[in-house]
Amino acid sequence: MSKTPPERTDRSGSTRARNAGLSRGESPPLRAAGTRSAKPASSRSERSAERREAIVAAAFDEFIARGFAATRLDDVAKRAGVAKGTIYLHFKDKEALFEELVRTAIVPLITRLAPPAQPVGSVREALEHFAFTLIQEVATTRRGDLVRLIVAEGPRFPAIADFYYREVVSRGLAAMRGLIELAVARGEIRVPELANYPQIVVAPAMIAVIWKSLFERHAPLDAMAMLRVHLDLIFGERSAS
Amino acid sequence: MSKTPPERTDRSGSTRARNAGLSRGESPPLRAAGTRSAKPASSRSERSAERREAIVAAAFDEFIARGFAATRLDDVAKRAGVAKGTIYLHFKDKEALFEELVRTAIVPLITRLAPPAQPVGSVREALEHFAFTLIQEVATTRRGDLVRLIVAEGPRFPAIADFYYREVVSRGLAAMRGLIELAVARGEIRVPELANYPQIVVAPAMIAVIWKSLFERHAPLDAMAMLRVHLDLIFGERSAS
DNA sequence: TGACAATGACTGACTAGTCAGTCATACATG
DNA sequence: CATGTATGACTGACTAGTCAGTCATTGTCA
Repeated sequence: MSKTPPERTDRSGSTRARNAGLSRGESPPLRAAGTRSAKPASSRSERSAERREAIVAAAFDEFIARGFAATRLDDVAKRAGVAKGTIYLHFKDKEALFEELVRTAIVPLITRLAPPAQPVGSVREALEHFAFTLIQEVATTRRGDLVRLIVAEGPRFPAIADFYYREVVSRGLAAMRGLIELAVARGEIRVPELANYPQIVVAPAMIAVIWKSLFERHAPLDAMAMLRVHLDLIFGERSAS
Repeated sequence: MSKTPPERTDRSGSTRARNAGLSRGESPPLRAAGTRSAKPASSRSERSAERREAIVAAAFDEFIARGFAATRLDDVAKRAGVAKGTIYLHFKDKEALFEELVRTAIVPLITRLAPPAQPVGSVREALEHFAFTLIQEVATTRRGDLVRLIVAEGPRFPAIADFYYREVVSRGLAAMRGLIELAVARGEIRVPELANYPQIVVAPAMIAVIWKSLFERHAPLDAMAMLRVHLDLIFGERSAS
């Protein structure tokens, strides 16, 4: 009812500008929900990029909290402070939003965690530092839930599992393998076969991440202490108090 | 807002014959659709129990494959060879089906994996046997996906996370701690702090389970070999070839 | 510079479809 | 037959995705 204004027709083509800048996927802050506000506001394209970011951030929260299928785009829109239609100006559909969200969110994960290829001190020190960073940056933050999200939705989104394997898992394991081999060569590690299964080194860290989101309230876990004990295992006894 | 979604239903009374045999979790049946047919058919209650089992088995497959939200009860019914209404004769709603399904499926997980409280041989042998069983019974089978399912849906179903923690995690860790303390007392393990973090011992096994469902096709993992190396780490060097 | 036109990002009501849960009916069995 | 069980068509709530229309911003010209 109502309206039915004067035709308008034409512009049927509706090119539907896809790209929209995007600039760096950085997606760092996870900005608060209702950021619509006044703001002198910069250029149109800048605002557009901001919106896009807000959508991704909101989607991150919603998908984390509910999983892919149970997330409503209405909620994402509300949280991002935009109309639902706006989402479709930036993303082809729900799935595209989800996949790009994961991609975007993984980037900082990689850059933050890149373990030092050739450590300054002992390998153990390097790994301890790495573990510390990981606890700080992943287990404690919302990024940890990203890992859980990938575990959860991976099988249903092969593209995401592929991407995650390629960008995070294989790289991380390769780097870890390098460190292990170095440590073996230096005599820091006495089980050379460990280099074949770098997963072993990372396993407790992963468990810590998962533990945090599932069981923290049942039994809090001192992840850093646990990782130290694990390093004791790997490097034999306690080398430094 | 408003929505008022699942509501949580407290599952008050509803005795709902818990057990229902279940026998082997094997979940082999997967009966063909139109199996209604003749069959001398046993007593009514027996048939009812059969139906219930078929529903649980079908639900298991569907929930594993799609997750809670994306699973359609129509599909579960079709797979179980019953009408949708029948599901509601056995379960209050989708959520109740899901929760009981997990409960039901976890039982064999516990019984199969209960590690020997006091091993006959060395603790290392006991753990190696345990690891072997775990690979055989979990990582390889559909039960592994159950673990993934719990990781995935746990945060949204606190009842399930609670149950899983209580019945599997805390018990398993306690048993593991006992073994570790024994090994420490016997001198098999030289890092006594390990008893504080039994998670470390299980972590690679968990990783193996997750790896199988996410990355097996990218990079197959010889779980047993990995666990052996990990045991080498724990027990120091390779004690037995 | 000021006024007007073009642009296209944004909106939100709407469509088409999905699916959990119900219930009148049909059926089996004791 | 009477009673309990199974069925599946149906309902009602809900949601992904669309699109005609709006309006702030940008561009153009006198």
